[in-house]
Amino acid sequence: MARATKEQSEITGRRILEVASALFADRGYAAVGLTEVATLAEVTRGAIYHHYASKQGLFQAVTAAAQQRVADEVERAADSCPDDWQGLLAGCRAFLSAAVADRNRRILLIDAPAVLDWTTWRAQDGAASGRHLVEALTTLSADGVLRVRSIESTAALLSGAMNEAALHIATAPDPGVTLDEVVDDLSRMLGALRSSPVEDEVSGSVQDLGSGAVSVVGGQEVVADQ
Amino acid sequence: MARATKEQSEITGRRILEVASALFADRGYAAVGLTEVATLAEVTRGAIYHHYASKQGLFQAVTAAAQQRVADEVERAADSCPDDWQGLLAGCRAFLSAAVADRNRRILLIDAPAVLDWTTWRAQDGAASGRHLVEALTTLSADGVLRVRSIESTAALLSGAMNEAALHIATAPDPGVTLDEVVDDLSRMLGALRSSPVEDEVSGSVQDLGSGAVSVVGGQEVVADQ
DNA sequence: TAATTTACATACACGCTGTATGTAAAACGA
DNA sequence: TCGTTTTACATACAGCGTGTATGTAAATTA
Repeated sequence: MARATKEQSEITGRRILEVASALFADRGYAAVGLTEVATLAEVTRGAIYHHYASKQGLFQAVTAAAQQRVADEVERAADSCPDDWQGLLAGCRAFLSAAVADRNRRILLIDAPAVLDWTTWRAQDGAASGRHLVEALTTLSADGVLRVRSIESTAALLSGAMNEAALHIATAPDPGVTLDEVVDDLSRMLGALRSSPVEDEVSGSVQDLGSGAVSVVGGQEVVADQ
Repeated sequence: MARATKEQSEITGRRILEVASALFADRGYAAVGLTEVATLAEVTRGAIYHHYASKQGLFQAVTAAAQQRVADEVERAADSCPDDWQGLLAGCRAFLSAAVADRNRRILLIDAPAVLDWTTWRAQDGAASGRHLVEALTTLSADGVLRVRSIESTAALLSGAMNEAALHIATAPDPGVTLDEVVDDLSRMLGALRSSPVEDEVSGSVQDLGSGAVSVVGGQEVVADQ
């Protein structure tokens, strides 16, 4: 059989990864066998084991790619904001939006913590979106805008809150939890961490978040109409 | 071989469940085979499949038991509080404390969402600890103490926040995230959801929980007596 | 007490992961 | 350019784990 060149090999590797990503996202890690991945990628299982060390290794590459996609969107959203505080809020909204996406949801929020061991998963998360959150909280804390007991614990709380919320947004029965509702309630909670409310920022951040109804940034004074 | 009576059969079922619970909690669902469960329970795999429909069915029974344990502790803590707001905070602390326990952590926080399908898992969670959270938020909202956009989204945010925080508390490198830090930061966030500080309701923690600006030390002292 | 159900044990079929081996062409050095 | 080495897979095989079918003796029931 004709052997492929280096570039073709790389293409094969990506094709395997994309096929696996789609299958894992659709039916979960355990329910997908490598034979199915191989056939859909038009290779044999031998090719998979040539490009990736194991099924876990393939999955880890899949999660890394998904993490990167989410992190890119978060960074893009945060960077387009004038100040750090709005950047944090925009980043949270971007994370929610990206995590809800079909290609990322099951992989990142459900399977990854169970398949990958804790240290591996934490390292990947820290290298991607988690790092942004910690950095944002750190600078805000250093600037005196944020007042928290522990940045690490706050980051964990926020990260977990958004993860779980993303799942509820995605698999909502009929009109269940919506993204706007979550962003609204999350903004209220974040507002509590501000050392002092800044009035004039409120108006600008409302349209910035685009949450449709009402957003709460400076304090918790705004009430949401249905 | 001598066949067992009904009572002995029930005992056998519980022994299988306890052995499986310990193994799943220690090494995770995927890494534990039913042969090991059988040998440690001093039965054969046939006995397991007689008492439980499948490996998933056994795991579901394990998760239900763990959920029950956690829910019991949460209810006990919440009921021993004078008012509903403190009950919420105490319940959150109790949940964190129970979720960190070795017997519950991996089962409830890592494996269950991946092994059980979403509807099954949500139904079990709603029947146990999740229900308490929603009920607490509902009554607080009805009494005007709580001001949120959506109770469901808030419950999801809080639940996810505590889940992730519990993992960070449990697997913390050296002096990592501690329970007190998490409870403190969580209390700050929850403080933002109070519609307005009620003077006569909470004696000591009037100004601290009402606005997110000021420190939360007073509010934490109420809950964190440990 | 005879019939039936129960509470397991035993044996087997099947799928999936991982590994060892084979192979032909690409990459590489002289 | 030519021989050697490495690469990029395909093929074949071993082992484990779930699930299921079957057997069996005692407990339960009529």
